[in-house]
Amino acid sequence: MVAVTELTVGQVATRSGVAVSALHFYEARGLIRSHRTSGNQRRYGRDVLRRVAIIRVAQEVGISLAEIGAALESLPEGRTPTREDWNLLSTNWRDQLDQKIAQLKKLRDGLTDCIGCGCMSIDKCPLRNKEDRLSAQGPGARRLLVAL
Amino acid sequence: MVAVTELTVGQVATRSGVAVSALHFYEARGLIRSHRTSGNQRRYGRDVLRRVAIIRVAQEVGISLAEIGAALESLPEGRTPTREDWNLLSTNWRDQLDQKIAQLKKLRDGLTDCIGCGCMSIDKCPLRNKEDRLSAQGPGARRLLVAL
DNA sequence: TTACAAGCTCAACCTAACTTGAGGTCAAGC
DNA sequence: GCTTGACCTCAAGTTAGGTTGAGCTTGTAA
Repeated sequence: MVAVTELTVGQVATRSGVAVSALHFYEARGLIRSHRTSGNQRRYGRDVLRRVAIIRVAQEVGISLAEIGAALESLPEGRTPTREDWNLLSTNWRDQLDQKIAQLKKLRDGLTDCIGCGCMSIDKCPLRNKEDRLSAQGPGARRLLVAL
Repeated sequence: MVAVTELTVGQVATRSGVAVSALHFYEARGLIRSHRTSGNQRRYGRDVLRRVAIIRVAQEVGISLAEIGAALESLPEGRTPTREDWNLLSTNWRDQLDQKIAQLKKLRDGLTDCIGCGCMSIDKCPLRNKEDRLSAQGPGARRLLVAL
């Protein structure tokens, strides 16, 4: 039934592999939440573990805390996320994740292609040509990496 | 506007979409190289465009400049990279890129799975369980994200 | 031959994402 | 009730990855 085993910040740190100071930091940024005991100590619901897991994995692939926070905002404040809540978050991120995956593959396969083409022929390298094509779109324009 | 072969720092900036200051920075870090004119101005070979392209894409997916620099070190100093040179770089990165791709898919599909499982059953969530499993491997152990 | 955009160096500054440290509190075992 | 380790807050420090600005030089088009 109940026995909502609440976790201390130290327990969350141990189980998630994230430093206590980082958890404080995430909380200050609004990425995770806690309530306090009468003695002012933090207590976390178990769903914080999933949140932290998502935060770390997303960070590892180059997503900023700000973006992660924005995505996590779709999760509810006062209750355990439901199927619909996660559904929304997943949907919000899907495109971005797909783009990242595509980018990684381009990088990996682009390098492979460079082997194929020998990278001797500057004008034929898929990587470099995209660059030049973009430069033609206007000076100073920041390259849209996703377009690579 | 003369020789097509050599590029000024401004030209590289325009074509790559990277700021001049960033190019200076990359050069200071040894990620790209240039030689100087008699007037002490930088001139770049055209292969710098490919290097910069790789640097930016790699960064975008969360690879640090230090790692990128290490990978680029396999490229030759004094000549245009050959097929074998790129082959080596690609090989060096292949595993890392594959891991990143796998990680992104896990994140994307993990969220999808969470929808499937409703994320109501804490003990069955693939994301969270991995966390706990890792925590069992020892206190304070940094989570190996790749293992997710 | 001069105007001025583009380049150069070097130091200072900036944001993100944390960590460290000082100084003080809380709680569980002996 | 005392000790000890886990917590608390807040400020300052750190690393990565650049940007900005000052002061000076180069190079090119009118």
